[in-house]
Amino acid sequence: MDTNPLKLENQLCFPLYAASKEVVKKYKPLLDDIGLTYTQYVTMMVLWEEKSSNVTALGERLFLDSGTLTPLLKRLETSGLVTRKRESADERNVIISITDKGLKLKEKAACIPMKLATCIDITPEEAKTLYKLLYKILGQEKN
Amino acid sequence: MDTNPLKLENQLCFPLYAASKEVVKKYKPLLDDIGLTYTQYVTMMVLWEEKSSNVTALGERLFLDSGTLTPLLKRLETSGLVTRKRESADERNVIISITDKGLKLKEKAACIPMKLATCIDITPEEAKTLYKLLYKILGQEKN
DNA sequence: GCAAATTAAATTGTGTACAATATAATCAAG
DNA sequence: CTTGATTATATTGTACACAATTTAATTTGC
Repeated sequence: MDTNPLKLENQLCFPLYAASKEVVKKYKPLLDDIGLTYTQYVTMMVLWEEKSSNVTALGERLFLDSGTLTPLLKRLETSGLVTRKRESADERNVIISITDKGLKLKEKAACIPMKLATCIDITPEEAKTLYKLLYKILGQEKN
Repeated sequence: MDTNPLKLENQLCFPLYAASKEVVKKYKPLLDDIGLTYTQYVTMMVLWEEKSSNVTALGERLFLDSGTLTPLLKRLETSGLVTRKRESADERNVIISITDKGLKLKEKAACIPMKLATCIDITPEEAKTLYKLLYKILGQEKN
């Protein structure tokens, strides 16, 4: 095998970048049905779990900064899925809370993970190996 | 382990999406030195290898469409790294060719893969496993 | 108690990403 | 040879993504 380090096929980062985009693309038709983008979907996933959070905590969880989250959260607010309110105890914090409509959306989203799994052609063991390696890269070692 | 399929930590796609972004972020300071974005860098990588190509072929290689590539290639043209010219035999094709300046940039980029490898904390075997799994997801089985 | 440092969001600017559409060139069927 | 389909690129519109900066609120040192 060619070992030229500047060849696209010899890069590890490139298939990571490409696979990420390709998988997100597979979500698109499923997410269109519930009116979310992929980034909005993962944001809602945190809120389905946490019910409420401030912007920084959301960003740490999602690896996103306020420049991405602020407009995204405004769009989710416009859709009626979340509310945004300054915390009275510390006015620097904006508390994002899920609404009833947002909670209800979880039911419509329930089928998505399984539907998606069927379009990714890897075995459960491979998925687990991949999962661990990706979290290792993220520096968060999961099991 | 919690098996709720809508929990962020139980998703395979999320660490893929997050790790891709985090690794691209690690490239930033290295690529800033040579004045390229990550997407421009991988595009140049194809051109360092192929010398010239049309937009569609570049897009297939990079998993990008004309909506992304057209403005990106115009910026590379403005930087003097590539030229864009309609093919006379078939005016539908725009031939992207690397310039001398573009070729020269390869020398300055030569150190990047090694520098980057030192910031990703995985073993060579893990990297190989990851590489194969990612190309499996991309549907292109590599060795 | 108050100036300096820190923290949290928002804003600005640049650059992807991609769906959908438009435009133009070429090809194919008859 | 011409109409209809196909192909290649460009354009438009929406939504990230993030660095850098700004604004405002809070905390910390002295």
